[in-house]
Amino acid sequence: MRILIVEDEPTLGRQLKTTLEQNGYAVDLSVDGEDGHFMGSSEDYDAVILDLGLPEIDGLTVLGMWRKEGRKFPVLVLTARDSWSDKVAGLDAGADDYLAKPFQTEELIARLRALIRRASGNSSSELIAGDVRLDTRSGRVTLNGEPVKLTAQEYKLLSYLLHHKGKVVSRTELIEHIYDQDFDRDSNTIEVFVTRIRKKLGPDVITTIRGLGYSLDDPAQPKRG
Amino acid sequence: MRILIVEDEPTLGRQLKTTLEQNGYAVDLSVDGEDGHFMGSSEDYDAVILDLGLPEIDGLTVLGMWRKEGRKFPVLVLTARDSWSDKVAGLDAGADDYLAKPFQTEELIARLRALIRRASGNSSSELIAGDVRLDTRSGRVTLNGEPVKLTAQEYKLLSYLLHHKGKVVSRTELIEHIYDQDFDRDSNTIEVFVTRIRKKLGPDVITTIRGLGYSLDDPAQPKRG
DNA sequence: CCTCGACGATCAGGATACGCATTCGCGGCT
DNA sequence: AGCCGCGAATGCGTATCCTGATCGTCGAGG
Repeated sequence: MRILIVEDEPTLGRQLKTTLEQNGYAVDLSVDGEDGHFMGSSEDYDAVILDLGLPEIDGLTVLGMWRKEGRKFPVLVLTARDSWSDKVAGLDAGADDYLAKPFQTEELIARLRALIRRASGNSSSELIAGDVRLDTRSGRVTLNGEPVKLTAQEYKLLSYLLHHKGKVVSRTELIEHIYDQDFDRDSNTIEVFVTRIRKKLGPDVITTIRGLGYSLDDPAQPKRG
Repeated sequence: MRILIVEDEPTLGRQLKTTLEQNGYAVDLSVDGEDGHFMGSSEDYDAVILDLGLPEIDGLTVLGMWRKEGRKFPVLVLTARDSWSDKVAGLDAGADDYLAKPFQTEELIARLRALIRRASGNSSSELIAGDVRLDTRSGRVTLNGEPVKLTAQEYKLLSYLLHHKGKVVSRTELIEHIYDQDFDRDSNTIEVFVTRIRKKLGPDVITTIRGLGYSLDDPAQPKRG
């Protein structure tokens, strides 16, 4: 899952980035409205954390522009504390959730998780496909109830596929969502990790669609839609 | 476990802080309502001790603001004398327990412990995982019934993990809950203490989740959810 | 049915980051 | 003064990651 943080205060921004990365997200950080808007428009994020109190362009404006451009990623808005009007305005402008500064990092993580979950249409914190279960809260994966040890990258890849169950996901899309901005696109890491996941969870979990990418289907309600 | 004390009277505040620290808590002290409210909103506490008789902003107001903001930590309210009305008002405003001044520090400790225990969903004062037992009342730890001597920090770390059994706890989270406000986040103390605990309790008590943190699982009811 | 090209899977190597153990100096407590 | 726990620094071992090369497979066209 790839996140964009638009936050002008460098200290807070860095800290957030670090925290999120420790929680398994790929994070890009932008320090002003213009750059933030550009990045949100050009890259594909799974969620955006947006500070409203930005210099130059206001956060609300940026949010409005994104929505006008048709960007659909969920946006979590940060506002200075107690500014009730900002909250209303933010939600009006298309924010999906709202958090007042100061906030607790754990709460931010929780809300972010909820946001991404909602965006992918899941209601539980457990993602399930066939015999495979992934709990986003505890970061655990089980196969037929047996715990399976996945490495960080394997987990990210599997998690992304599960969030887009049934959809064909291209290699490029995977790279863009698992790694942050600067990463060599001509690399076969994705294939390598797919192989590894298949070794651990069985060969049928991930289906290859030749020339297009990969797909993860739920045999519970499979062919014949 | 990290505690916030909001108490305007400096002598009592300091004394409480010292006492609690001697009992193994990481303690932040705030001397007025505004600052106290800010700290409770921005940091992650496991419990808060709140004096109602504050200058500037009233304790009840602070409590109300926290609850409105969605802060969930348990709050132990201190009131002057036996003012019944204050008690009622406090509980109404979202306090979890109540203690009239003057009080015995021992009683305060006991109630605090109960509060934290309840908040983490445990009903007993004993935390158990596998062969390890930790009694929060006596501060004793046993391995297969044999008493084990842990140092203060080792105890805090183990206790926090036990309170969050089954969840993956990041290094950051551990630092935030074991130490008080100002502490170097880039430090390897957590790893050091994990090592030391493993030496005393066996290598399998604490599981490492590479890249994410640590986790403590209960082998008593593991496989087959 | 066979061949060939393109794409994907797999393997092995080296680089790296991460966690672990150990050491050491500081400071508080006895 | 001596002991002990704490936390910083250091070096080591290894899981994990990425790269590049090779092998396998699918599918189209002859």
